[in-house]
Amino acid sequence: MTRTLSEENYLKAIFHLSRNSKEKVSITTLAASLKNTSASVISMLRKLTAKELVDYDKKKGASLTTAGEKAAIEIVRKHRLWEVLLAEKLEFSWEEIHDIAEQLEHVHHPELADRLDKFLGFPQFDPHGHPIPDIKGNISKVSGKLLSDSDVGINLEVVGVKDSSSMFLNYLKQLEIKIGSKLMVEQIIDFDQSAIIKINNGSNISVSRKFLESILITSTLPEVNDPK
Amino acid sequence: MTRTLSEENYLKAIFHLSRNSKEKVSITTLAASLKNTSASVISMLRKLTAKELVDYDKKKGASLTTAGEKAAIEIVRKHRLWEVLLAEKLEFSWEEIHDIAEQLEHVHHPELADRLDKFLGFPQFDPHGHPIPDIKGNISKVSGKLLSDSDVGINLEVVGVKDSSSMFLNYLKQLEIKIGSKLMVEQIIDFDQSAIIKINNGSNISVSRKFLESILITSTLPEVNDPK
DNA sequence: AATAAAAATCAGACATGGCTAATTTTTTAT
DNA sequence: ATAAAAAATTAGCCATGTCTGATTTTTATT
Repeated sequence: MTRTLSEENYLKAIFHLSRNSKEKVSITTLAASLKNTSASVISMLRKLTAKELVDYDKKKGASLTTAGEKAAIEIVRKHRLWEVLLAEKLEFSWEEIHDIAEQLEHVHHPELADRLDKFLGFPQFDPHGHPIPDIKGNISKVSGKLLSDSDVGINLEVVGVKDSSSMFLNYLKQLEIKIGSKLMVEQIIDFDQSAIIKINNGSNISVSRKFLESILITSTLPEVNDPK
Repeated sequence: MTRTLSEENYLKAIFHLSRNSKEKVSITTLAASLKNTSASVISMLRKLTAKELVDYDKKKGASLTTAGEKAAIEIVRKHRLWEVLLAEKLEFSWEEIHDIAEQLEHVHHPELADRLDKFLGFPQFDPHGHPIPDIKGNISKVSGKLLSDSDVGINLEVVGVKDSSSMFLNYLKQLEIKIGSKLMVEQIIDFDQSAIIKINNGSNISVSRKFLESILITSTLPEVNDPK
């Protein structure tokens, strides 16, 4: 029943990938995500299938069984709870916490996540704006939508990121964008789908399509000012 | 430069074993401590020697190089700091923390130990009474001595344990002995070196030599009552 | 339908870190 | 000094999880 580090990383990858695309995950996609070869992915999927954590169909790809999804959610729960501890208690910054949590998420103990959860005051979201699965594995809907789906000229507020890599987070830091920052899409460039956005009601910068797809926002309805 | 889980466990074992006996550590001793075979130990010592973390001399046994000791102390520091967090913040009990800390101690990040240390208020000892190496690797002397070295009839106070196994700690829990408990050796049985001890000024129980060698105490000088 | 490109799979290899079963020291006791 | 016991070492094997280099299967394109 015990899961190895590798097994856990595969479960997590399948979980995230099938969550994004809502579909079964192909070998190639998994291989790219885990930075392994297709051959390695296939042999691990066999192992996970034997353990009944994964269903695999050559045509349709891989998906998690109920047991596999439960395991994956536990890992994600630990990851995000540890991120909260690292950020709030140990004062690590946005860019640092992900890699440490990648290690901490694999620490096994039946009560660890729940104790952490309680100590942290049952946080709903991690420092990147991702929902923390509760003790039963329920995951609240992400409140925001992608910046790439926003219209021009609307007041927006950053509620999370889709990419937690330190590469991306360092870029955000440089741009002085964090959770709560105000954004507005000024213009979309048809040529390459890049955009010009205004940051914190200050400077305008040009960002790529990839950037737009990596930020979660909510539109801040202009204060209900005097609706008459 | 990165160390594997196994390497770290060997370094830690050598550190603890050579600290206890003050001597180089034999293959057999290491094998017993790690629950591996001698053959496995030899091959790992070769690897660690190549990495210049261990000195090994067939006649005298294994010892840590300066670099090896530094690495070992970092691991011990992390282990003990995590134990404090687990006990004090997450409310885990004496018996539970050791095994979780065995996993946490291998989480790598250059600043993690120091952030933990600060968050926990720079604790001097872990919940088992073991000194926590400071940021420079200095380890304060254990304040107590072994219960097995105590004379009969002296008021004693438990300051720590030498054995952090859950087996031993559960036994202590059953006996209602913890750090701060009052003890007195009532009688030593010459036959097998076992002893009768009084616990918390209450009941007398019989304990083995092994037990006596697993508890650290200080003698609580009878209150300086009216020295006249 | 035929073919090229993409994806999946297979076969075989490798590094790690364990193991067992000899075999060779080394130590200890007679 | 020698035999027995203990410790160290060697040789070879195994499982895990990865890889490379074919090869086969699927999917897309014309």
